[in-house]
Amino acid sequence: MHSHKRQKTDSEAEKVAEAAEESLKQHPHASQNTPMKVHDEGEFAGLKRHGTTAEQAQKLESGSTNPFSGAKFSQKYFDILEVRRDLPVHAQRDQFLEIFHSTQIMVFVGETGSGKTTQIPQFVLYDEMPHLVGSQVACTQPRRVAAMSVAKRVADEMDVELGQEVGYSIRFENKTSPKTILKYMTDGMLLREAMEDHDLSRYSCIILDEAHERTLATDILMGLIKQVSVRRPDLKIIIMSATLDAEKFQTYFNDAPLLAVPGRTHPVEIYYTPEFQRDYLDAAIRTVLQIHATEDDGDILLFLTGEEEIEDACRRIALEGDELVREQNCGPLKVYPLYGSLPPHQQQKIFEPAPEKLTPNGRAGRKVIVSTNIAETSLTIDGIVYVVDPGFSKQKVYNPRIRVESLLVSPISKASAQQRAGRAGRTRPGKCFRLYTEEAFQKELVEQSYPEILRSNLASTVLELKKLGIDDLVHFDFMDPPAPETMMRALEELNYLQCLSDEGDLTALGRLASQFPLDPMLAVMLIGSPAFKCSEEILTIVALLSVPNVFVRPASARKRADEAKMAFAHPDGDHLTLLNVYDGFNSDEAHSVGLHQWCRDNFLSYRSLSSGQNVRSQLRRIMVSHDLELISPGESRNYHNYVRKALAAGFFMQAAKKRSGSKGYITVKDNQDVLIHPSTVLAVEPEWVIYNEFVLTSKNYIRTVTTVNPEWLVEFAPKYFDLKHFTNGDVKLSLERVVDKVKSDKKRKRGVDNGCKFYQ
DNA sequence: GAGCACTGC
Repeated sequence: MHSHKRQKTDSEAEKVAEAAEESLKQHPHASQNTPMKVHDEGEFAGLKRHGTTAEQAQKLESGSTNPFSGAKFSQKYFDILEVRRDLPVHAQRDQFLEIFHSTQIMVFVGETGSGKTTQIPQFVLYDEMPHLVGSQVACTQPRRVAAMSVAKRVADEMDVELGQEVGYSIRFENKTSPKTILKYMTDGMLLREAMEDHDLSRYSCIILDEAHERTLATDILMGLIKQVSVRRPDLKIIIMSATLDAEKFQTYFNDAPLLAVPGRTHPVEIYYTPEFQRDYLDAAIRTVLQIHATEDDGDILLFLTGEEEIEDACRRIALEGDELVREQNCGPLKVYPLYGSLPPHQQQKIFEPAPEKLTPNGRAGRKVIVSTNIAETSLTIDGIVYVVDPGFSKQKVYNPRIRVESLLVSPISKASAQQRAGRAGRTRPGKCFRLYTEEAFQKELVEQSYPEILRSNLASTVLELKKLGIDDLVHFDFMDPPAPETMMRALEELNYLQCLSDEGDLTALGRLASQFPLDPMLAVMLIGSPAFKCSEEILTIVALLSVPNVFVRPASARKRADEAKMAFAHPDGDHLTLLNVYDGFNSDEAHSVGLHQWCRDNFLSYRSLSSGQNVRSQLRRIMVSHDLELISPGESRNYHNYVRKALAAGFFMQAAKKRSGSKGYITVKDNQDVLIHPSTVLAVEPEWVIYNEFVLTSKNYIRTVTTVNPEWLVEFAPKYFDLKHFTNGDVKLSLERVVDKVKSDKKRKRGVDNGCKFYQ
């Protein structure tokens, strides 16, 4: 077994991040709390802010001097400018400016290939001239990679260095400077900023891009910005979306005007099956093989729901593809899986060209990519001509009654189906084979998937909203208001965590918890951990609980992977096992073997562990900045008890008791029958455990569990364990005994204490 | 004796 070691020195990533933060402190943005400076208008002399024309802007763009940086434009700039002027949005620049001038909020609809994400912010810059008034323009994206890559592209287009006039800001990286006037950022990042600056005062224009994706962060931002727009009439707002529900955005933003620009994609022919397909996986495989046997060249993209299904399909397609090559003289077929947890070098393989034909006169080779939804939005693959869409994906659902989020294979929406089909028309006209009937498409698929806010536990959202200064959550103007029960559950949970008072006001603890990019339960546990002398250990555990699973279990080596895991096992449970893994990852041994190799040897995910390391250092910095003590019981033989107590203090709402007589556990308060997930390292079933998550799959499981003493639960969360509110049963009975024992222990202790005093 | 769709701070 691996022994527990003290935390190593700060990682390299941490040092870099610290340096970045330090430099930000020294160079706060010019617009922050400083009086407006008089700027040299330079090339912009004579132009009226919020009164420019496309012609004026284009004249500046075609000039010799970059009006924002003052530098001479490069040849490369003019080359790109030519391409830009060919984009569909370009033709409507005047129209855009007219609307932009006449209104505070507008909705902009642009399909893929319209150029909206790169061009609209630049149109805004030439009209806003933010550098002259010391403001910034923000453009939000749902994903980090998008924010980074678009910023890079636009910096090139504007002929400036990335991070200067054009930059980006994402969780672990702030690539902006005092010069920055256009900032691409994740929507979550803008939300963080709003928590400190409720009026978003440094921005003169905010562009919410990809609003149709309706991420939790976008939805909250829309509600917030709608409020801010009243307080700040000078703030311009653009909501950008793909076509589908533009009207909904318009209505929500007080009938904001709309501008729509066509996209530039190739036509995609849609085929439906004549009848319902009982086995979509089988139908999908047959369709792929049939395309390969009968259709012209061009790669195939097949959408399935998850890793196991995808790996299975890949095996079967490859096998039967070989048969087609042998028996029907088909071209060679190469099959690639694609899903999020695939290591990056494997993900990269999908960009390899299709296989060469086997003989000079043979038929062309073909590439098949079998992917989850990741290929629907996050990743685009050029060269796809055929899309096979069975019409399903895994979607998160939330059951507020038992406070469980789970993944369910469900039919996709019409919008998703359209997006999937569009993937076939990126390079040339394509075909999309839908494995459902046209009638099913029309009648059974919903228009849009439910926005995330209707499918999530809202504990952390509610905390964020409170921190944003929104007191009246019941009347907060959500675009789609969450179910009252979900809201109640979140408020209740935050109250038990003492983040909200009984009146629903943010407490000091709540304010502190909101500083951490964590689920409130984890944040509270972290904040409480110095009291148990183990904040260093809890930091590690919390970090690893908030990244994807660190344990890898390939189908081909399950037994060896399980054995490797057991080498890290701690007898008290899975949380302490995570601690051992992290210490192993930071050990001299791992460094001498090489971290990648060490992870492979131990069936661990390098990606998860290093991102855990990043998260840990970010959390650690937040701890330091709020004077939360960093402390460790060190090599003490008892360290695990400190950690277990800290875990109990944070996870008291997720406790379960072994059922007397029968197998399995029963959750406290919710009274759910559950089993400990087989992935646990626990060899025996302890009486009481706390668990990290409740997963609903083939059975009800609790996953990542650690043994605790019930006395701790009652002691640390007396309000939650007020037995008056418990339903009669096994759990209540044993808790009553626990409460009695705690009481009598206290009495005895007091007696002894008094006795001592008496005799002294 | 199982399965982590995807994203974000």
